[in-house]
Amino acid sequence: MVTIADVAEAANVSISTVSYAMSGKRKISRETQERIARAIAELGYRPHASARALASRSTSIIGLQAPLRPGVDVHVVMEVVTGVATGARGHGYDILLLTSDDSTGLERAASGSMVDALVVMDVESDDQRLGFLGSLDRPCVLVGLPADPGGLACVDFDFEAAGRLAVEHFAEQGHRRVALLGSPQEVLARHTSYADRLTRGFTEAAAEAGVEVSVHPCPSTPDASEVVDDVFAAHPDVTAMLIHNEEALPHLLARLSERGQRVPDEVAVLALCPPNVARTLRIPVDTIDIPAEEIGIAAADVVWEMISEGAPPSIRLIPPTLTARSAAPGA
Amino acid sequence: MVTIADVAEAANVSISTVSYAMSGKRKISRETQERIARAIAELGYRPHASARALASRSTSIIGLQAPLRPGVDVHVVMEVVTGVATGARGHGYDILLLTSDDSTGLERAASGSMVDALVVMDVESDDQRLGFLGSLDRPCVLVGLPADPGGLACVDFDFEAAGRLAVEHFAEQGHRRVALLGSPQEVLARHTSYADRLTRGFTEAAAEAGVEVSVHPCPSTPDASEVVDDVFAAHPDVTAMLIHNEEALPHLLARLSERGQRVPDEVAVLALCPPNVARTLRIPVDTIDIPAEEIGIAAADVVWEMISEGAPPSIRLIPPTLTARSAAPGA
DNA sequence: GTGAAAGCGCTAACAT
DNA sequence: ATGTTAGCGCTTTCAC
Repeated sequence: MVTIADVAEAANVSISTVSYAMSGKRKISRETQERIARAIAELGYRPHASARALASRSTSIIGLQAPLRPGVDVHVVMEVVTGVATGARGHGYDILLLTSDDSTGLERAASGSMVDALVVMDVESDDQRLGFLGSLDRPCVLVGLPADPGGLACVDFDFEAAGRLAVEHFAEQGHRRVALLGSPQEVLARHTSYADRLTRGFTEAAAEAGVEVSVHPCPSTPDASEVVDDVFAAHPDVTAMLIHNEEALPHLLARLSERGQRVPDEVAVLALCPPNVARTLRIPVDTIDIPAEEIGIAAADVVWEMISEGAPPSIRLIPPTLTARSAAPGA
Repeated sequence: MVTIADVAEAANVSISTVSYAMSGKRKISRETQERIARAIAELGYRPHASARALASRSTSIIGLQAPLRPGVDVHVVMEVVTGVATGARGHGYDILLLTSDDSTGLERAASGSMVDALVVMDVESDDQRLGFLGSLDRPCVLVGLPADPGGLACVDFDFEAAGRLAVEHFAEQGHRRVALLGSPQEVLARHTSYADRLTRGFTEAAAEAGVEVSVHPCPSTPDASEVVDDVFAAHPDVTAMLIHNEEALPHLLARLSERGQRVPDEVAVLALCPPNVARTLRIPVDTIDIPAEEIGIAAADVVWEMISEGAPPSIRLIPPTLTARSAAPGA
């Protein structure tokens, strides 16, 4: 294995000069700089990550907890993960992936000094991990927004605003009764942060706009079709729906079509999903895009600011925007 | 920060005794063992991962390259990743996630001694990374099977056998012309290992069984529907299809239904996908399951064998099995 | 059954 | 502008 000492010898300089030449923390003459660069290239030298981490007390690794819990949107998770990895790389960081959904992995990574910071996904409104995370000395960013962030940094799409936006959009179009077909029961049951916030924005905006609403969990299976029937059985006057369930989406649209309810003329539909997912639908539907990768990148950016500038924990919510995709305008 | 020296002091033993007590590489008296355990618990000691790695020359981290390339099945990728992480954890390893699709991340991780081994996904038949991977001193496992593995370990589902199984199954049922509706063009164009192998097994078995076949790339969008029309335009006598494209699957089935071709009575369908995905279909379809998580676990197992026992690079292909899900049997 | 001490390869004072 | 050196926190020879 080639060490920094080998490079120093080959370049006829001291070890520290090589170190400083690499970090740029000291001014090195043009000439020595080049001799060192040549030595590094010729020897194929790679600094030993652990040695560097031990001496510098920083690993250039960010821990990312991305548990694949039942009912989550795989596309969204995957894109957020990709975003975090991409963003982190842009700042010179790598990702240690933690897939268990408890605190053990976080504990191992943080307390074992494996990572410089943590990014935590699938946050619940009253998340069990918050206490532990708050007690850490390392920066920590939640992808989500718990009821009480307790001084932790939070990054997410603004699901509450998205709920409001949908209702206001429908209200403007003259709809008087709107339904939210959302996440699977299991996701709602554990009070996943995004689901809670979407529901809140949706119902609050409805109260303000004088629009009648109902909220319906949707399984991510063909059984979702039945929810459509349930909606109209309970509220025959529903004329618009906000759908937030990537996997159920095609089944819901198919069921509407089977019932002879044309989208968007008879039933206005707004899908809350990543643009990629919207493009895989047979029927073009207006959407509120979930910018999943952007969320991940933003999380990495916040981590970076906290690490490099000691920035205080901030809360960053990406505002929703509506994208028209359907042919005809709603009723 | 609590160090091993603190523990040693608290337990009234030497540093090395603490180290040996933790690793179990030396016999420690019952009494000292307990004193040390108590000190560790009381102080909340966590060994410093980098210090340990530097001294032991092993990080207990496995690098996992999981690029999210266009056209790949997100569910499958995610499940394999979960499997690798789960399997690795079972052996005391964590995962460093690399999402770029070139060799730079692999290089950084391996040459920088960040990882003890590598697992590489999305392997192509003539993969560019093979040369570099073969030159490494660390164990490396491919998830996939290139044309020439060149001494590297390979783990995957046996897509070739799956192609054969499908054809033989259809032939047994009396079908004389079968179509393979597969991965998107982009996946085939880069000769992704699994797509190549599936096609080979499919066409070879067909030649042997005297069954006529055709192979059709499928976009992962609603446009996939057109492929169904193309298939029957080119070969009106097609009575069975093997579908290997998770995202296209619903659109293909829907198009068949629109054309009035009943599944499985008029057109026998075999879907090649994870069981989870099959369960999200509106029409139950017979499947050949892709045991995605199992593949990941197997990859982690092979890595473990190579690391711990110095096992030679092996090739492990998980055989396909057919699962009946549709109501009626085929023609 | 236990200690002492020499590294592991690097960073960052403290030198000049 | 460059060199010397004391650690970083652990593992693992030696030594008893």
